[in-house]
Amino acid sequence: MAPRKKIQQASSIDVARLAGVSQSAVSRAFTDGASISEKKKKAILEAADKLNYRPNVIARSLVQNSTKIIGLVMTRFMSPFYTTVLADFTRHIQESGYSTLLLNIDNDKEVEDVLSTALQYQVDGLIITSAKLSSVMVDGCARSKTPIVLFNRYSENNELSAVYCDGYDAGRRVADLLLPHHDRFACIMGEITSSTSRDRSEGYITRLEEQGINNCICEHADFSYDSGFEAARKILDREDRPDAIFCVSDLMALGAIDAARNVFGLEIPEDLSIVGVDNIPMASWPAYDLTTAAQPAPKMAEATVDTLLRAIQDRSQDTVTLKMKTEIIIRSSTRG
Amino acid sequence: MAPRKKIQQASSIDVARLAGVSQSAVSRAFTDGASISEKKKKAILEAADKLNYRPNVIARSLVQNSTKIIGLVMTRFMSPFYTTVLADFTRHIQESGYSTLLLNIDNDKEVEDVLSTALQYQVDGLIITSAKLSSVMVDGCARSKTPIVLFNRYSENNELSAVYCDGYDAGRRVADLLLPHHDRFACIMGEITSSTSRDRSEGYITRLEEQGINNCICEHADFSYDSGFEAARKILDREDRPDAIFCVSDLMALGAIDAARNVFGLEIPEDLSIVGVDNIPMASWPAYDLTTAAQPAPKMAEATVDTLLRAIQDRSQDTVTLKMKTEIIIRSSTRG
DNA sequence: GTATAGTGAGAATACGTATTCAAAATTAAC
DNA sequence: GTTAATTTTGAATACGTATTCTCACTATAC
Repeated sequence: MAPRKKIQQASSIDVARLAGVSQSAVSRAFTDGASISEKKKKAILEAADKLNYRPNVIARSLVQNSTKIIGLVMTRFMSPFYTTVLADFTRHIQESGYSTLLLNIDNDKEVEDVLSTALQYQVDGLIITSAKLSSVMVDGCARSKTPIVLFNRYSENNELSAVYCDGYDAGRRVADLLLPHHDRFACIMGEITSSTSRDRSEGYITRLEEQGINNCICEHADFSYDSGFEAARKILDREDRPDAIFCVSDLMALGAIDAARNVFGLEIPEDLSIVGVDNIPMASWPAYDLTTAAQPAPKMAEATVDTLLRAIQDRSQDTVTLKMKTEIIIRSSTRG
Repeated sequence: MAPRKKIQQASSIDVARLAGVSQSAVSRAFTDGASISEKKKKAILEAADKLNYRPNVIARSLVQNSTKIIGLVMTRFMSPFYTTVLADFTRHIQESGYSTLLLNIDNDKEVEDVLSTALQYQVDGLIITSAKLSSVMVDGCARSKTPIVLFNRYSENNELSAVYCDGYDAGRRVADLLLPHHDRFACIMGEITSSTSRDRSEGYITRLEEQGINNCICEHADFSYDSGFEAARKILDREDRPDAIFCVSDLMALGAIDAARNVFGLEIPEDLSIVGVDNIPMASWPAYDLTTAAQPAPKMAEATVDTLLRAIQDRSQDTVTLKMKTEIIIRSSTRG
């Protein structure tokens, strides 16, 4: 059943009739820099006001072939890191005169669906955060000629522009931070399919191995607080309880801290050091005071939007890949 | 400078030409239940696939007078409560076959702007979360005939549909919870302009006064963790330090707990009881274990979207106001 | 076989705007 | 004053689709 027709809004033709001018004139009155006399413009704006007229952006999109809409595909909604990022995205997008079509996905399977609806809405560009794109989809995106920027993710062969952080390097530096003062190391990772998780943990483990540590205890979780809690519980229950845990996200690290304290009565950092990644707001709360590899979220978000807008302006642009560095912020969840 | 023209997507006419049929046929092939033979439909879908054709929803919107877009005006983005709500909103909206145009505002002044752009995009409906609408704007919304539902806010005379929680009642019940076991009461409120804050604190203070307590210490904050921390610091620094604080949001309550513990070395709840509102995920983390007046966020979000969709289907509907109850969840941040 | 009902398909139109083109009005130049 | 240059205007068209209306065709019934 189709929804009942909307009550008709006034159109430019209605305004034209009331002001005694042509429809073209009305259009020009609402176009900055168009050739129209002040006198006529004033009369038109008056008539428009009387009819509560607003230009129909949808109709405009059709003829201008540009919707001024940017599609934003987000997953892992509940993570504070992405909340921050989302706020930054929408702010930059709005300030640039665009609007945001928000597409929420729960798992990678849905990417295809939302991508399809985004394209049907003729978005001028797409930002995709940390979702896995099958090569078929990468291909489809390329064919659709809609500019795309990946956030916190990169495509295998750099077919798509991307802005992300060097997770491998972050992992290495966390290892270097922990190595001098700890003996037994553990790592709480994300889903096995997550490249972000893989990069960070590989850097960590590789560096440990370079220094002769080959028995790093690993657990998989799903980036949530609860999963971090559970993973830490498993790890700390072992005979060979580690004295340092690297969690590939802050949220899991907070869960790990709470598990250590409340299930095992451990002191942080005396009995156990914990490090996260992201630097979410809660990481600096005194209850946790978490050492973390901070991602420059605001800079990343801005760069993502900038890159996308540039690609929209000039479609001949090559793909660009921005790989940023994390900054280790040392707080009191680590000793040494 | 106008953005360069997009590379032309294939249109229904192109598909028609390739398949050797009329444009109408192509349209019908993509419309469920339209009158078209299986044979032709198959040929058309084949041709469409070859051209990577997707129906242009924008053009469709124009003729159908329905964009299938719902505008979502959000403020206070960083609050975990709204993150939860946002996720619920987008999920329900998508599941109902609509898309979400996300409009972010930092303060009430911007409402007018984003409302205007939302209307220009011909959204089928609008959800506005906890933003203040001037009466002029309420009027403008009514005139635009676009269905609107307020979330966590209500209009003075119920001119607009709204879904919210009974904050006054919540405040009263928090007072009743604290009264038997405490002597000196305080309250950390939000901005003075926030009706949510006002309702909750008024209920609390009124109930205290009914029981003969007239010296409740009040501080204003801005719903953020940091502002809750600061407000608590001020309150706890007084000679007549209170032994119970009601914070009108969980996030401020967490800040207050950290201030009490880390600045004043207080034990929670032995020296000080703290209560919040919302029941954000962090409230149940063992580091805080916060007693709180829980808002039924999922139910509220679902009701909001349902109410809006109903109004879109049938524009003759009266405005509906749903006032829900909070549920007091007692954890270990309160004694007694 | 004819008459009737039913189905499928195409031509034409509408949606609300921007834009091109040519005509008209104004201004500038002499 | 006349002519040239410039600005302003409106008519016509295009954007990509859904939909109405008409006509051709198919199936059914007798």
